[in-house]
Amino acid sequence: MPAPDPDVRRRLIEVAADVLSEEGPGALSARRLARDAGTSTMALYTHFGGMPALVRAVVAEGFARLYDRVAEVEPSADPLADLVAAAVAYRGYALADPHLYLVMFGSASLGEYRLTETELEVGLAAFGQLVAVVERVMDAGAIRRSDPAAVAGQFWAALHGYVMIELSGLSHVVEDPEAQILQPLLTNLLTALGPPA
Amino acid sequence: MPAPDPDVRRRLIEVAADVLSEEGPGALSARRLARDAGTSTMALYTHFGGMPALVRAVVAEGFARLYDRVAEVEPSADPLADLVAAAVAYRGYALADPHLYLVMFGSASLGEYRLTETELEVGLAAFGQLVAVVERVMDAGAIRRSDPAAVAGQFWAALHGYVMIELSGLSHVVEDPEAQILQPLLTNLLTALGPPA
DNA sequence: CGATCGACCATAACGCCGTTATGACAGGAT
DNA sequence: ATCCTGTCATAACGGCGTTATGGTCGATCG
Repeated sequence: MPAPDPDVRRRLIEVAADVLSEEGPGALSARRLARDAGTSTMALYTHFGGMPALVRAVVAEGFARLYDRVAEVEPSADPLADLVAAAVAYRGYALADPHLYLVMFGSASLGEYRLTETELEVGLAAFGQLVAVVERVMDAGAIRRSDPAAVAGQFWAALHGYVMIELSGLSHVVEDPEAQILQPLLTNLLTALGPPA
Repeated sequence: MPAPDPDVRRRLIEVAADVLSEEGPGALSARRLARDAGTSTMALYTHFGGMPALVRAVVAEGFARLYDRVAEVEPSADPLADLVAAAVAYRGYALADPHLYLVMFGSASLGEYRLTETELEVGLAAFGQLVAVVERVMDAGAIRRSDPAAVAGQFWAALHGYVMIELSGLSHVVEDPEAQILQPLLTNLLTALGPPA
């Protein structure tokens, strides 16, 4: 084989993530990626099989980055503070790379649909972190014990929903969305989930 | 003018919404729409100016339909029940036309970005309904009095976030997402927002 | 009432796109 | 030394959004 260049696959994913971040999904094209990665469009087909598959790989990469970003918050003595910190990190990631974030959740709409098993796995790994944090909060007694996945799902839905609305520019229904919507939303959730008294 | 056919604009929007609903965004193309609407691609440019503008019109149409759908829930004697009914109607709309719903919120990612003033207005009109319901719930004393827009924003974020996760297929982290995530999420929000007791 | 004008849209072309066919080329296996 | 196989470059195909051009009418006005 001709120097199989095992990095070509990796390079294509990273170039795609960069182009997506900086110029948006409209700039994603096979020819552009091949040029920027210093190869030809055929490499894209030998390594991925087509453009949609590459986008899926980029989505998986995005979830991996989200995972890393959220994993950066070190567990402290106060699990509840950790939960809030994780939420802040999550929002920070989405705002830092909105195009990628939107494609991650909109790929169901963009490509053809439905995440494959592989992407679901990566996404679920990221979600698993949240479940773990929730479990620790329960262990600490800051919220009542119940199905951690269900509780984590509620937090995720609230967080994701807020972030999407903020990214869409629709959050300007209020002056300070973060203070008037996100913060009370999480606080209210924590209050209702809190110990009986 | 040659029978200005004032319906061409309307027909293009409706055909686009239909194609989007039934075959997804990948099937949206100027040539396809022109063919289905019984005209040529030029009509698209005289009426909209280009493909992105047409997509924006479809997004506005989607928000209008969402508005109508949610407006169908008649105010009853129990505003709190009305709020829940509105949430059910909202989810129903999103699940009934997932492609359109995803484009509505993902158009920031699809086209080039940012909703224009016009779409924001339509979106905000839909949001206004929710604010009104929240105000009536406050009047009834079922939740504490505070900024209705901020409270409505929290509900919207929670609802939208849940719906997005459900549409992405990511909600299968639990067996029955609606019962384990959406329902408790709204209930918890209502509980925390409820009167001091 | 007929000439004129201008909005509407059909046709055809341009440069892009994703994708495919084809083939050159470079090792590993034989 | 031979073939075989995975890798990638070149070039082509159909379809895309968009634009240029021109024909065709309804409205307007002398």
